[in-house]
Amino acid sequence: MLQASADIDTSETLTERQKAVLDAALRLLVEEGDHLTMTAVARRASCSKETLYKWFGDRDGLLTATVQWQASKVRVAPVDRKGLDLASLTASLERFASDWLKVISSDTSIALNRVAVGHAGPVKRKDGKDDLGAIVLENGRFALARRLKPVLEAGRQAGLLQFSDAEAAFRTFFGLVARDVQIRLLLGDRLELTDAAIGGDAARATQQFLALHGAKTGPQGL
Amino acid sequence: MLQASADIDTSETLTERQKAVLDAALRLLVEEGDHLTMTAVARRASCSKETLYKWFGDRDGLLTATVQWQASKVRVAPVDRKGLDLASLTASLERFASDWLKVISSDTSIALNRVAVGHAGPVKRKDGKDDLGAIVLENGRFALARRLKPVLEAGRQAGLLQFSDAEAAFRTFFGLVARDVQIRLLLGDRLELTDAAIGGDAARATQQFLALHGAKTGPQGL
DNA sequence: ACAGAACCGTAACGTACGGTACGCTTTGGC
DNA sequence: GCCAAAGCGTACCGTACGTTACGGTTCTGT
Repeated sequence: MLQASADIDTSETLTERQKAVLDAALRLLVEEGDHLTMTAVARRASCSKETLYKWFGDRDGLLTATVQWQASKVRVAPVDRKGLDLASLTASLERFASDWLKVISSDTSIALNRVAVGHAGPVKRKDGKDDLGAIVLENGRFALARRLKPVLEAGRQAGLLQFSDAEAAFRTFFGLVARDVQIRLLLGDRLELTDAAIGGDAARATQQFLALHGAKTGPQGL
Repeated sequence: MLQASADIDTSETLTERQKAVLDAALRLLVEEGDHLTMTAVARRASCSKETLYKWFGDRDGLLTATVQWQASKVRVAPVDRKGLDLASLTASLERFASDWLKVISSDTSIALNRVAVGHAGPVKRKDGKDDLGAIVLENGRFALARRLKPVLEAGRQAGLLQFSDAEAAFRTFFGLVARDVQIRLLLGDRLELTDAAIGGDAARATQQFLALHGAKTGPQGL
């Protein structure tokens, strides 16, 4: 159990073949959940189990590599910070909301979050082994915060937003956008999220956020 | 695999002994997560595995019974619908928020949600077997909605609240209260929630909700 | 008091799966 | 063209655990 963990710098030390294998694992994860077996991955990827072990160390290593691989594919472009007015700020927020809803309702995200949650239990983490929960959190909720906060700050600088704590403001936005969607999906609730519904939710969440933290007409939340 | 499933009417067909066994299973679930083994439950509960199988059918039956047993213990008293003014409505909402935050941050809830999420995957549900995710959802998020909506409706009747769709209003409240807390906890993020912090969050969420849906001074959300 | 049911503790069985070993084929450098 | 490295496919091993079986003990009804 060694080489595959470039730990901090996520990926790109991966062969094309290795990426293909991880894609196979990812597909299998979506189809079968944590039920995923080494033999199944090997068969699906048309590689030998020995190779899997040589590349990823053990089952956990494969899972970790898979999650990181998917994470590395998600990197979205940062928002352009041009002339900021209410319209563009609103558009940006709606964009974030809509993107986030699409992510958390995707099969892949659901599958990944499921395994990560399953592995986050009070199990004895061997050494300081990077656990899946932390990775998912880092590339999900925290990555979103890192990308959104600058926008919020810019909005405040431009006198469009009002808040004392960017983190708190972000969490409010997060709550308004996600609401009960993620937990319901993770618990297996069928929840049809059409593009139209997502667009509507994004707009609603954005309006609510502006109502709470907008500079004009704003009642001071918190 | 048969008798233990009273399916719709949750519990109370349970022996004291059986409740004790389920409590043991519950404790073990909190300690070990889904790693839970039949042998471990039998040993912890000082009963034989044969008895476990006779009572609960199989491992899934035991898990289901455990989740239902815990759910049956949570039943909270409905709020008194006396003279409703802004103060008492605010107090009720804060109470709900605070209770909910306490629930979702409790070890028991986290453990239960973890197993339920783990079992909610694309696994072939045998027959129409009640799955854990549905049970948790039903006794968690949906139970909360059932208890909160009458309060919201009463608030609207009293002219204190303003909304067109009680379900949507509930979900907004839910989002403002829970934000990223549950997913972070499920993913293993250490997140200290002191009573003070919970109280503060409950008050903040309530104020934000009132800002969005309060009748006076209210900017129209949605 | 006694028969039978319920139950405890433990041993035994079967299987699924993580991990390893090995023989054969392909590939890339010389 | 040759050889070693990399990789495929498969067989194999050990173990953990769900499930069943069974002998002994306690409880219950008559």
